[in-house]
Amino acid sequence: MLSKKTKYGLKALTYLASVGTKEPVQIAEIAKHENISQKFLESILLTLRRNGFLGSKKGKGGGYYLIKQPEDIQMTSVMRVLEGPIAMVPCVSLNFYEKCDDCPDENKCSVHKLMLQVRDSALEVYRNNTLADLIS
Amino acid sequence: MLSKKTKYGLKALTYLASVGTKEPVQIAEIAKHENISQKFLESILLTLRRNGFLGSKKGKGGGYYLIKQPEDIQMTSVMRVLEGPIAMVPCVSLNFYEKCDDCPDENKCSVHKLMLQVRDSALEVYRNNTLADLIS
DNA sequence: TCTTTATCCTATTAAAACCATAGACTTTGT
DNA sequence: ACAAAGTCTATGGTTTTAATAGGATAAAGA
Repeated sequence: MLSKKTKYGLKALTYLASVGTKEPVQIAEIAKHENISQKFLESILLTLRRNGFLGSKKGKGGGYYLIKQPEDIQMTSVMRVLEGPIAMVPCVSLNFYEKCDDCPDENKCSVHKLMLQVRDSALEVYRNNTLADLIS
Repeated sequence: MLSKKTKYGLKALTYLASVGTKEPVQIAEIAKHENISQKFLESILLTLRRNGFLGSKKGKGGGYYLIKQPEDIQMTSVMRVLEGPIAMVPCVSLNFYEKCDDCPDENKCSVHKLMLQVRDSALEVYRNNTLADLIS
């Protein structure tokens, strides 16, 4: 299941991209428009900022804004930051690889074989979608 | 993340397919061979039996065995039974559809749009793989 | 019939992850 | 100075996951 964190994060990014302004947008506005708990959204926007997707401005007239062009924001990087590994199993993860405790030989493992295909297919989707593609 | 339940279930199915016998295989043997907690595996095999993948025999010489040919067991059905919905979000699920509380219009939702593609790509992988394909 | 072997079933628990809220702080603009 | 907004930490509640405990049931064989 997709976490609420990722879901809300994606919606917030989309909203910021759709307003298309350089002006900061306040958390409250995003939360209201997308029906998201404001406090929770707060922490999500914070991690998006820390990971280089958003900029922020404090104080009156402050808020969050996109740092890059929507066309330059790939879903692969957004998903990795918000949701974590794209692979369903650490032993097929490109960025978060871990060996399985059980499983003496990955190459003979049926789960490995299947999940490798699933990862590749998901990766293809995420690579083919930028933030700009999500705005219809 | 793939749950251990699914992982173990897949491994157990693969093992049963690979021994390729009609003779029942005992839980203990599967558990030992695949490094799985026996008690946990017990409950997994039980749900696999209840969902028509396995047959069982009680008492001495008992155990579990595949009911169908490995070629006839699609990963779509295995995944749905063990892991649940294939979609990452209920609003794009074929078999477990649910409307989102937030989100007034699915067709305009960026998350919906993206996750629809992810679902389709995963589905294609699962449809193209039977249990037989996982045995190398 | 009795014993052994193995599945069947329910309940419970321990740990982890997830979602959300509270509240104090810091910064900024006026 | 003051109000508006992001920053940060901590905490609590709920749900899910993984595993365990303990017995009930059924089959096979002596």
